[in-house]
Amino acid sequence: MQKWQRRKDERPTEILDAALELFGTKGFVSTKIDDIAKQAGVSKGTVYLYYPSKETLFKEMVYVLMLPRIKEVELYISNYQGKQTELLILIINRWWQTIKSSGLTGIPKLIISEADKFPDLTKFYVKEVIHRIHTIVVNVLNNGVKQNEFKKMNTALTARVIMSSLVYFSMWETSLKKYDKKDLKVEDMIEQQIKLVLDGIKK
Amino acid sequence: MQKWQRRKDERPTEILDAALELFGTKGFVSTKIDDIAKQAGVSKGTVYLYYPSKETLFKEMVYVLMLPRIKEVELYISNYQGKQTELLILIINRWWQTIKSSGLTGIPKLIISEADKFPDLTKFYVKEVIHRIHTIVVNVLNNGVKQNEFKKMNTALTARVIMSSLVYFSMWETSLKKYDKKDLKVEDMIEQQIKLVLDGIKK
Amino acid sequence: MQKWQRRKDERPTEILDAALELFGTKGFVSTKIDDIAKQAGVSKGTVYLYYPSKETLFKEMVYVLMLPRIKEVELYISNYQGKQTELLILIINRWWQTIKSSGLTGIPKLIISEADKFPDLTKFYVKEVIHRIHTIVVNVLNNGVKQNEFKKMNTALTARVIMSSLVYFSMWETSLKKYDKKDLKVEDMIEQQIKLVLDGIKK
Amino acid sequence: MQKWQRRKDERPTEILDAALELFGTKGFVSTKIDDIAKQAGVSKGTVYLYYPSKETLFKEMVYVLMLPRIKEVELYISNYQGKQTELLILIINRWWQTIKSSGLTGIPKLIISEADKFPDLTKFYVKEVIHRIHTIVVNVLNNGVKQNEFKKMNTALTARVIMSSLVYFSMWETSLKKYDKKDLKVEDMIEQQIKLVLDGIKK
DNA sequence: TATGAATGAGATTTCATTCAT
DNA sequence: AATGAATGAAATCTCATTCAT
Repeated sequence: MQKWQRRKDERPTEILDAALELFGTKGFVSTKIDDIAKQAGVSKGTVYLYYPSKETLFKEMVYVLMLPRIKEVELYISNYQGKQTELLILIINRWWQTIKSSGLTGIPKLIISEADKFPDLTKFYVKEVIHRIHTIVVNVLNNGVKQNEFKKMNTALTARVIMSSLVYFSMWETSLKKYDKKDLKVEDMIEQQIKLVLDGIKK
Repeated sequence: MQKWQRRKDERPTEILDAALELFGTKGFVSTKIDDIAKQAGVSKGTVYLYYPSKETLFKEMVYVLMLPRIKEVELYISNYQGKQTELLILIINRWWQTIKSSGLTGIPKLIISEADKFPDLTKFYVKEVIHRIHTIVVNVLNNGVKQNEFKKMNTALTARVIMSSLVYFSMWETSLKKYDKKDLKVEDMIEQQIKLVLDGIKK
Repeated sequence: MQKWQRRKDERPTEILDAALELFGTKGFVSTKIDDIAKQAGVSKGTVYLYYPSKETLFKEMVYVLMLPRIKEVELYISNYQGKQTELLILIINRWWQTIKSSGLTGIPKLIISEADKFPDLTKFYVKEVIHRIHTIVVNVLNNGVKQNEFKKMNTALTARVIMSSLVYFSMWETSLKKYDKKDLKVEDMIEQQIKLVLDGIKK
Repeated sequence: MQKWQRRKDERPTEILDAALELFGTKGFVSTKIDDIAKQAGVSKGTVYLYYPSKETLFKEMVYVLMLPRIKEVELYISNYQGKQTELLILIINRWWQTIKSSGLTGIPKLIISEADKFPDLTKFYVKEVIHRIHTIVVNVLNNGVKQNEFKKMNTALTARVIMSSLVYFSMWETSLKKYDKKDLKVEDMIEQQIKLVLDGIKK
């Protein structure tokens, strides 16, 4: 019966995943390194072997897990040919699926909660996550206006409004859902939002 | 006697106000009882004279400060006579003004951040804040449909979508604004959202 | 039966004394804050109430305890009238008595051991302790030469040599005595050193 | 087989040298096994292959490195024919050169700092280093008295006084020099001390 | 024999809460 | 009623030592 195994390569990801789950539900301060270690199946010391401090671990978690997701979505839509209306629907749905399936629904809540404790991280998030998605949406809206699918509008503000609901839904899913109406589904709210928005902007 | 009833003295309110300011900006764990005491101009011991624990203080703060705001809005619209379109605009704007002017923009972030640490509080918030506003909005939408101002729609989901943006904007204001584009204004985003929504639901 | 007493004024000195005893025997790293607290009859938290960190406590201990002793000796000899030979004997004996009676024999060892960990403190010690005593001794030697009591000599180096033995004796007393010949006495070694030195420098 | 005997391999010596350098500058607790391993060009595990614990390594270091130095000096003077005055000068200078050139100036500081943590080691040091040098010096002094070079005196105490300065100088070199007057040199202080002592004891 | 990943006991520090004054 | 000194539980982080590879 071995006391432990040598798993140099797998450890970082395992620890990051454990961190995501716990930070995501309990927040930065309430999550204890011991909990993360237990969740990852290692000892406290091992966490420190890979990440020099709790703060570093937190930041790395966001950096390492968010960026690939953004790129995924960017890639997914980059070759799109067709109506912007369809594309907008695609983007919104795709975003939610990506975030949900990779367990990242807790991240927006974390960033909002800990913004002032991690200014660098928040700047990163605003620039590399929020602004990049924003750009994607603005482009779609602009193209739609050009191609006569959408009315003229302030596309920057419209993009913000569209995204605001999506982000809220992901926070609601993580924090409030269990205290709210059990049968409410993010997917339904998203569908309704798409309808509303398209009705509002379509020509 | 409900526990969120005001006491006669001035002290409790002063402490609550201090708590609102500090919890609202730094979150529950990072706010120290000592900070609140200093901010309220009293000593640490005095805080404990009025609130038996930090958790209680936190809960009371939400109870005592949120309820009157809801009632304010409910009262404000109760005697309304006129178009539902106008009323919807009024409600949305009024809500933001009320929250902003009473320094409560930080509350949604707090609730979302600390939901699992304060299940009772979250239940209270969902029931007495979210659902009550939701009801208000749903009524307006239903009346609008009845009076032929609005299209037929799933008013419950639509109300959720409308509110989601509003709540997100208040979190953005508290946490992300300073790391985001400086010239973005919540008021403009709200205005754009109203336009979008009305374009989407108007007949 | 009281759990504790309020002793705001006495605490700092009590903690400093406990720190002196423990740091002096076990060194900086091996002395635990818990030990100091126990020795001072308070809890760990109380130590932190008065000194914000272990390092600060250590530095304060040296600052607060050494300076008055230097001043004591300076004062003691300032009004001296008479032979420099006698004065030199007085100074040497007085220094040892002062250091011994105030429990400060451990300080030189501490400074030597921890010099690189506390550069500021070491600079302070070199400047305000070593150099001040050095100046005192050099003055006496110079006066002695002037008054024809002593031979011409390099008084700066001679002062260093005289002091070196004294400092070593105090380290020997703290660290080695108990492992060395039990009947050896610092006082005897000092006496012998005075004889030797005076024989060496007297005309 | 005494435990401080050299092993045949090169490794133990390399580790010991690394230990000497690091313990000598940073002290026992602040020196990490990892640092020693890195300095010796091996891995942490390898250190434990040769020395069962940090404490053992520390002790062995002193045992293995000090003894040959003492023997060197003993040998050096054993065949001496001539004036004891010259011999005393020789011994003092030789001691300093030996210690300095083999990087052992840090040892006295270490012994003094860690005495109570390593009672065995301290006893060894007192017996096999201090007392042996002491004996050498006392013999020279006794011979000098016999041969009418020196006055009658308490040779035991005089030897202590002579050595005390030397030991202090080596601690000063290791710890305080860089915080003290930059142009002071141990060699000059030793020269002055020799002068002083000889003037004091010569007939 | 050699490595360095993994462990866990133990240290410093923080701070909600208590309680002497 | 008010204060703030005192407490001690709990959290982060370190590192000597072990042991799988």
